[in-house]
Amino acid sequence: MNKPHETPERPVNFIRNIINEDLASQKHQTIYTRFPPEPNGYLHIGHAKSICLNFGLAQDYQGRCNLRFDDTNPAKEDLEYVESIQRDVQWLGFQWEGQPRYSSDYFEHFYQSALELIDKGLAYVCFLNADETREYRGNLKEPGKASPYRDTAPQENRALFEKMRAGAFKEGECVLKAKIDMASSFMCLRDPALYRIRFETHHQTGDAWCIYPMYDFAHCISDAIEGITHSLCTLEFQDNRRLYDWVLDNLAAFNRPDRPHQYEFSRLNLEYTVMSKRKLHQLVNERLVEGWDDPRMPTISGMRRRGYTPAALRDFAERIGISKVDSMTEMGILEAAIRDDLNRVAPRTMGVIDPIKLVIENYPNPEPEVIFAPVHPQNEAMGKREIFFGRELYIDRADFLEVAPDNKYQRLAIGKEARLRNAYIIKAERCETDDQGRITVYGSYDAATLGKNPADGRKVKGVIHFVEASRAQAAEFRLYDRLFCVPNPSKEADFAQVLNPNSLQVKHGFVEPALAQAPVEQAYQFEREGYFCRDSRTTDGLVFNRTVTLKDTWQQSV
RNA sequence: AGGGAUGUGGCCAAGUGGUAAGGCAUCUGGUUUUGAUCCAGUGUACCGCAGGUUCGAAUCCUGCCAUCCCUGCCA
Repeated sequence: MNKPHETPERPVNFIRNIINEDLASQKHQTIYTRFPPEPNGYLHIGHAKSICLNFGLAQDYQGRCNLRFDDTNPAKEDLEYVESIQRDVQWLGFQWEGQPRYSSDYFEHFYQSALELIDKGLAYVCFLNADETREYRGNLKEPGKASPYRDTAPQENRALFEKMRAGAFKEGECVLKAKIDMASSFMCLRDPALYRIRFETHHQTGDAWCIYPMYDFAHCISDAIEGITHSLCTLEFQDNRRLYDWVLDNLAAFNRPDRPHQYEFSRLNLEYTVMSKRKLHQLVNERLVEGWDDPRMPTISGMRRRGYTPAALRDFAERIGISKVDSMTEMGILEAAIRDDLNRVAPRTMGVIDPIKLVIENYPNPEPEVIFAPVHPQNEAMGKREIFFGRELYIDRADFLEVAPDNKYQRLAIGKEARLRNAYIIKAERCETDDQGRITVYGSYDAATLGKNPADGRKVKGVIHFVEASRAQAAEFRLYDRLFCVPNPSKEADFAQVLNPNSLQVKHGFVEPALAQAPVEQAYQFEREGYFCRDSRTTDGLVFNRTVTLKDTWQQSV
């Protein structure tokens, strides 16, 4: 038994090493992290990695973690996203400290900080337009040159910046820039913009502001205001760290030894999918998928609808670890995580996805009989369920062949015996195909084999699943596969060209009667087929989404 | 000679001078009324390459190579 505050062993990583050192040296007494999404899209599994990291660290070290919306660009952001993000984080099993924070909560603070830099001669209002600014910046080989506005006196800059705030300038007419180093090898240090003018209604602050801070200015100050100790972000922000440090070092309130520090880890890349928000937006906007929660999407909401569980996603995050290496993670790791969880918790049931009829000609009763089958063969505590067996059954087309191809074939064939899962051993005698191509198999059953092996000692290795026809519930099965047909679609000139045309197959078949009451999102294992859950968007009829197939070592060797 | 990073088995990933953890995948057996699960076993890893320091190097030094990121008034 775990003691109340004992946490499970977690894999070590470089961030934990840093935290351990910071705690040991008393730099910090406790840790404080944050998850800082911009509300401009739905969260995806890459965000889940970051969420598990930030919230997981806070849990393990008994620190705190904020949810903070990085909402400094009203043109791109929307309330729809701030709501979906909160829903997704909580569904993943995490709770932020206090209320959700917003960068926009600190707009006045940012403004005062900008004034402080201006007064110190470290920021100026620049009237170069965007094109000119680009020219003045130089390039990777050549240093930039000073803006003609670079040496404006602080008092004048202060007045100008106040006018910016008051709306005296047009959008794009001027920006506030930091005065750093036009020759720096870090491009982000060549007098970066701190504030731009946008006459845009903000989803939190309305029309209170017409100037909005840039990410690099807002993020570090937000971290410092909240007392964040370890500010974790992805690799592409490594250069920006110099600006993060420059801002905090030059602000009196934040230039202290326990101020936040930024550390970068590599973002998640998953095979056969895309993770960039731009591409995800494109998939949704061009109707290449049903929406953000399409079960083929790598979004949290899509994976949830597909049948992924929070526990599996957390386990996945733990399995892939945290490092600074650019990597491409195989789907197999994700699938192993969801199979592990679902194998443990999913009730077993039978569903026939591509049905053909099987008639048991020697079955004597006109009415089907009831059989009690285990809900989970490895967990008796989950109890028993009622299934039916009778004269007419459905089995899967893939489980029957007129002629067995070889002696390794374990399914049903004419003249061959197989076990019907949870029921009797049967033998196929003959089959008929009608003019519509519908197959009916006729056979017999061995009445002495319910719950036991044949008394004569003959071995029947094959087991196939079935549903009794008169009680069967019609159901739709949505069989999902990878969204793309190449491992790294982002490398393609046009990723839409490599969409997998078979990423969704719809089948109509039958399930056990008890599943008529299946709750939405409840995971089931359709034995021998895979894990499914009832679709949460469908209100009429039974629709099951396939989360993942069972591991199949047989098909691979054929 | 722009700068910032990274290179450990097929894929992730520990390791921070003492002689290469773990997970996923693979393959092989065993159990099994899910060809699942479970159990046991399975890898000669030139630790990017080449030199050097050291009794000893994946770990330290030098040089080289490869890949990723940086020239938004995006984040």
